[in-house]
Amino acid sequence: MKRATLRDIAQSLGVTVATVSRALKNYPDISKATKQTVLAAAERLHYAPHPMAVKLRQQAYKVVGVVIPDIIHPFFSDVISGIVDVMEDLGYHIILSQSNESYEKEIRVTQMLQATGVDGLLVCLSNETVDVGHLQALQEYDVPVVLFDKISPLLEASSVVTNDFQGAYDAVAHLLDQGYTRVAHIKGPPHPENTRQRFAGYRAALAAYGLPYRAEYVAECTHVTQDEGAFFNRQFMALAEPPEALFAVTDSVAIGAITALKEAGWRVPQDMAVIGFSDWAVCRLLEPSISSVSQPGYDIGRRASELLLREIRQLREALPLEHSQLVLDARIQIRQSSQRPVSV
Amino acid sequence: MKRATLRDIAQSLGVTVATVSRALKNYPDISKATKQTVLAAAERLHYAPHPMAVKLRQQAYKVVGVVIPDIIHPFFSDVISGIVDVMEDLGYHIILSQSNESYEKEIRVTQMLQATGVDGLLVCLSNETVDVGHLQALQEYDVPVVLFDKISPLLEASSVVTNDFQGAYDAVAHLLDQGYTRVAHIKGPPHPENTRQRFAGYRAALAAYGLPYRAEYVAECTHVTQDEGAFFNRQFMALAEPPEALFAVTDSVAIGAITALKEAGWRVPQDMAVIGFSDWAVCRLLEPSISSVSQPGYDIGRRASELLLREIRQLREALPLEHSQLVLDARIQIRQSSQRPVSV
DNA sequence: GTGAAAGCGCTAACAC
DNA sequence: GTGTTAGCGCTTTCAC
Repeated sequence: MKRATLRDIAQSLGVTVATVSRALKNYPDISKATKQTVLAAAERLHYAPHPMAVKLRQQAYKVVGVVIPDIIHPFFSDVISGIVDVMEDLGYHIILSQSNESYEKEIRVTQMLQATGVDGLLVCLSNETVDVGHLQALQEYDVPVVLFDKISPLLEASSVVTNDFQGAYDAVAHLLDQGYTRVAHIKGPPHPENTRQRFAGYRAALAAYGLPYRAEYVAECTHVTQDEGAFFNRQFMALAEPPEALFAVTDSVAIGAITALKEAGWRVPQDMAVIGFSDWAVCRLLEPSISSVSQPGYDIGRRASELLLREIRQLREALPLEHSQLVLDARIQIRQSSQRPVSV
Repeated sequence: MKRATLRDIAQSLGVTVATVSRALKNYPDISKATKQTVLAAAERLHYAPHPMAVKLRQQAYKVVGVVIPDIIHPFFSDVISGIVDVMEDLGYHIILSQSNESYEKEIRVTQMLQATGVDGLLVCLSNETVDVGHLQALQEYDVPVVLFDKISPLLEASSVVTNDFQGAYDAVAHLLDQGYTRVAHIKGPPHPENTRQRFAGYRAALAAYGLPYRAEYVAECTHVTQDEGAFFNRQFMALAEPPEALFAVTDSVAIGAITALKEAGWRVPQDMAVIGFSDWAVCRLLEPSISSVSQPGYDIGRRASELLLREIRQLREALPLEHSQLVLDARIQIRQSSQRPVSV
């Protein structure tokens, strides 16, 4: 069936499109009678306004783009859930794109999103991303950008992140509080601010407890996978003086590290205590249950959305843009994998 | 910076918008010289075509809506990943909406998606959905709909599903092959076709092996959660003659059931064998590792996308719409939780 | 090779 | 109360 337009209704009723338009949006001064007939005709013809025409006219689209590295990651599912909840309440929709942790792809998808005419963008940078020119370009076209989780100080924009430094510090302090002194860290790739912060938190905790930083206790992931976690922990286990405890940059790495321990017959936490980061649902289910630092993914999504909507509004009303940097608390979740046995 | 339009470029160059438009899309008969200047001016003014204007003109939008019950579910992450991969290759974007397993919300989001002007819809029905009028409405407006995973025979549309019947049959047959005779089933809610099929596969396998259907060995979930899995399995465990094996409608239910077993000191699989459905990543990680039926989520996303794109094309070219019903194979993944110990 | 003009479907200021 | 008119930004046919 051909889609009905205002004109179709107008012609079938012998009135003008303007009248029809007003009747459908129940303007104050429209007669009860015509309103009725118009409504009836609209119903009969299955009228629905043409979205693009409305959008073009009103210069607002009510769609925001979301760029994340990988949908499969449970943390991002949480974030998206928060974004969707906020956005849908206000009649906004979200367009989802993956960068697959590739800088090239991130540029491509942001440009595509811009081309579809989104009102704003929520972006979690890829691990490869250093330069942010592609996002500055968006801003120049009056498309506001809010960063979350993996952000860059190079972009003047609002952002919402977990307090990675504090989370990491707390995790390592929790280990040190129990008397461990040889604590290793498998860190993430060098660029993302959040893995840097976690590394910084690790070092700060060591320093605060008067312990030396030992380079042989630190390894750097590229892909942040279970395999890398297993690989690097095997290296730690092979050291003349292996670490007694491990802080992993993320849960997948922690899980991999534990796999390596089990394969070698090491017990967790007796032979090595482990704590991860992100607090995936599986942490609770595994044996031993895995201690982790929980990130408020859902809240990050909500807050980032609120900031973006604020900027969209400010832009529309030609107000000066305000940027906010939000840092949400992380909370350590202590479970079996990091609890030192009472009598060792 | 105010967004530049064709007119801005035209005025700054003393030509008409038509010329500029043609120059930018390198039409054959446009002079080398003007093309150069236009391109330069466009660059200088940071020109980008206004998406809505283009869309309005061309009556095509290159955005499809996706409606799923819940993004958090790993299966849907897989599906979305498949959808995004296919769609982005062809320059399409996806708008994501959640129904939260609510019929009301499903109606709301489909209407909102229609209002944003999507070219088509990929829908996984909520557990509550029986009537499909809201989707028929979309079809009447020439917005093609493709169902996946949870579908309805009431809607004349293409669909892509896992072969739930066969997957369930295989899972139960795998248990029966090992000599178990008392096999229970925790089934899903009554409406979704897929949980019906899994139930049917369960019954068919029992029948094929000449075993009676025992109503006390079947329970029905409402929310399909771990808690329900634990709850119903406790009921099974309390029976005078408890089942020796359990086929759970989904992995979360299987995990809950195993939790209940462990709490009561029952061993898995020695005291009760368990097999789930969906093959979440955690199945491999848990102890015992959980047997499950793997659904090709990524492929479901891909195939559904391809079908939708085909219908969008057919619609645009005014060809008759072809619907296809795809049923993709499920594969049982046998792990520890369902393997009968050799000497019992 | 370029301009003029119509129109995609809708809204809104301005008439009367 | 309703009609007229002028666009939103772009594409495309038809002139010249």
